[in-house]
Amino acid sequence: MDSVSGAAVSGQDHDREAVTGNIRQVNRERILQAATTVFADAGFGGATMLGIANAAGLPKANLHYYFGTKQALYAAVLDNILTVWLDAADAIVPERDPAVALADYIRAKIEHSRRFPQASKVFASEMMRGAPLLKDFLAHRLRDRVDAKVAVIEGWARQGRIVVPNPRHLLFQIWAMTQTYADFAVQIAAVLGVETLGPAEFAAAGDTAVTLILRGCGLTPPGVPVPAPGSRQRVETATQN
Amino acid sequence: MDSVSGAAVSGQDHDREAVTGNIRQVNRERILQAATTVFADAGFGGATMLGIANAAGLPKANLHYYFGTKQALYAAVLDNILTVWLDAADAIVPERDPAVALADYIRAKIEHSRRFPQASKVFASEMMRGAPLLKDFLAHRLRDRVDAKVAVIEGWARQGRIVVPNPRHLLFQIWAMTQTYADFAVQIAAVLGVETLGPAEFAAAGDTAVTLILRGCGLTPPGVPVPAPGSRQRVETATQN
DNA sequence: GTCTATAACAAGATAGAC
DNA sequence: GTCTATCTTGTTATAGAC
Repeated sequence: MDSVSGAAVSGQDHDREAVTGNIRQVNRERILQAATTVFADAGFGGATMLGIANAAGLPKANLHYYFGTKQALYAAVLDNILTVWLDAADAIVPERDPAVALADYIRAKIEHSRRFPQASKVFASEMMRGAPLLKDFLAHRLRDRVDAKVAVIEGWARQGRIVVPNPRHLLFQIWAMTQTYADFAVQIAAVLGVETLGPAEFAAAGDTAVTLILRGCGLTPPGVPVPAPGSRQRVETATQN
Repeated sequence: MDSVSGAAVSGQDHDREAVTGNIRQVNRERILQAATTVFADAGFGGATMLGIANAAGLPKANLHYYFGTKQALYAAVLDNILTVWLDAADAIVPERDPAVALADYIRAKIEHSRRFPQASKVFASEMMRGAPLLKDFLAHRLRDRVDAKVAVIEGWARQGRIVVPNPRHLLFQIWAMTQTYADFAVQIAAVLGVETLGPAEFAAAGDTAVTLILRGCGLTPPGVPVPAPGSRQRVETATQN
């Protein structure tokens, strides 16, 4: 059982009863989608089944028919999210060039924040609650994965290909730098004076994060040589945002 | 009127009626303290007046007597938090050395996450809701302050004392890197395999953030020279966390 | 499988005794 | 100023007609 708190998430056995199974899956998907948005904006406690039902365009009772309880629905939403959460780190493997690997990882995480901001918010919200439903995921599945990636980074360091004060905190801080563009989008948009964050803002965010982290690890960002401090130098990018 | 959504926050007129005024202030403070914790853990929607009352050790009706509505209490909590939020950036002034200024700023933000994690969580929670009560603060007070600090950083850049891709995003990412140790403390503790984040973890966090950002801005962290990539080099710090 | 109607309970808010 | 008792509303969850 790989799912959060034992909630059934399957979607496996839909061969016989194709029509019914399809309706099931379509409705489940609609509900999960709506629930993700509502939980993202209101948190677990602030979300209501009625609100989710309205967002999904279905009567409230259907949610209970498909998911039983509010908590089970929430667990299903979390489960949906976790898979994606881990996958971006695939970029970090020993045989790749550290600069390329880290840049790819950061850009993938930023892209994830751009495409699925709700997922990021639900995850963040669960962390701030104390992660009652994810304690296990964090302490085992995520922890093991981090250990593996830390081993890769330490390997690079031993070979003198990277210099990093603390690989684990490097990862924590990359997560933070990238997820902030989903979780704190309102704040960033307001400070930048734009209505919502668009491609330009995400590009600037990615460039900045990649540059900071690569230089921070003693690597040279592609096309951005590090000048000796003291040499005359303007702010680098053309965009104001 | 500088407060959020017009909620009275004062605490000014407590000279006559010293005793009564003192009780008022003490009780208000107890309630605000308890409310901060509960809002931090449950968000606005998930928090209940009864929960806050229990945490404060007072009957529920007293909260309404002092603050009127749940929203007004929430607004008062936010107001409390904002002042502190802005102050750390005092470190960033033109006449200081960029490396020292940024290092101080980062360490102050990390220290804030360590000492007031609840405040950080309430703020984060409000951002994820879409910041209905802080839209104005973000678009004006915070934005102006960011513009001022960006001007300082651009000044440094013009003098060739720092090299930064995008000063605004630099600030966003410093916020993220530092606040993550409050908002995502559960996650980080779980991955590190510790019960809660202690002084050792916060020290490692600060060292990593300062090193990454200073190097990222073409500056040399104190006592941590940047070796040429390619030279043999081990992971720098002694601690595993 | 779907959805209306309703039961059971928790929440915000207040009246009024102390 | 304080707090018990209560009003009212909104919420989760389910029973039972379709």
